[in-house]
Amino acid sequence: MPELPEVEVVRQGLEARILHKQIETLEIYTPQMTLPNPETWSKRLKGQRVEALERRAKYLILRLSQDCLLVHLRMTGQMLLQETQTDQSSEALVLPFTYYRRPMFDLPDKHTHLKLSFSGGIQLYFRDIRKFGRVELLSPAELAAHPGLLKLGVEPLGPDYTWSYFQKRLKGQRAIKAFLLDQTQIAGLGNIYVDEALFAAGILPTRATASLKKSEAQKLHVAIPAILSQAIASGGTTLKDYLHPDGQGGEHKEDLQVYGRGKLPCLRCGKTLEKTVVAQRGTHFCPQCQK
DNA sequence: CGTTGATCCTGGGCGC
DNA sequence: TGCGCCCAGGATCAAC
Repeated sequence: MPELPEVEVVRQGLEARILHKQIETLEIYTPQMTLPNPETWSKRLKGQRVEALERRAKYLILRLSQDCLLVHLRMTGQMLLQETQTDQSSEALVLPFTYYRRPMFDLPDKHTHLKLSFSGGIQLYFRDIRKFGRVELLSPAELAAHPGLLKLGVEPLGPDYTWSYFQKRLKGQRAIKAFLLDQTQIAGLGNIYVDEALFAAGILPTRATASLKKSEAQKLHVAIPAILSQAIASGGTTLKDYLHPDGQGGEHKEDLQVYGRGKLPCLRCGKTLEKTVVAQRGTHFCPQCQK
């Protein structure tokens, strides 16, 4: 499930390949996932160049010459690149995105919903098995007024993520896990990194926000960006579906301390990890290391 | 305001 | 071998 680190790795991967490229053609396979008015997309998008690739929380933003593409990958969304290169003998050579790993599927397949063809022989595919994701075509003004973006809280890797901001919002009695999942407070955390951050800070997911001691809250405040940065550096967490634009998986699964490790021994103390449900989400924790 | 549950959707794992 | 059932969870919305 792509969270902030995974979306950031996708952003970087796309930036390296399609920045300044021009959209030549496009193909929409699943109109309900390309909003609004997919019938207008071709006319509107052709000829526009990619001016910048940005990320806000779990949203990916492609800034084009005139418009913006706002992408949310939700659970199983992927942005995959394929490149057609021409060699000396001018023979077209398709470099499959699966070049780096065992080929699992061809593009486009039945889960592919959008194809953008760029200058330079590069194709970008939006693929999403469960169809929770979305690609929206918006004017810059519409993007600025997008309700999903407007609601977001601070970027945990940005300058506004201060101790003061964090501390002020830890009022009330709801579970700290629910608070961390709330995108209007801190934007970009999902189920994996919430569990990891709470383990790193030694805090049980069910603790009420207002019950955290200052030292605990400070530890959590520091642990969040540390864990996100570490996950970006290792290419994000690939459990099943998440892939880089070039088809590689991320390596951060090897670094996870608690997520997906229910009933396995804690890597810090050796006690058996537990799995419960908190804030409607599968929740992994160490009953000894977390208080 | 906060919480809960339903909704969207498919593949994989499980029990029988 | 296959069927039915349940689970995974990001965001949104309705109900209380």
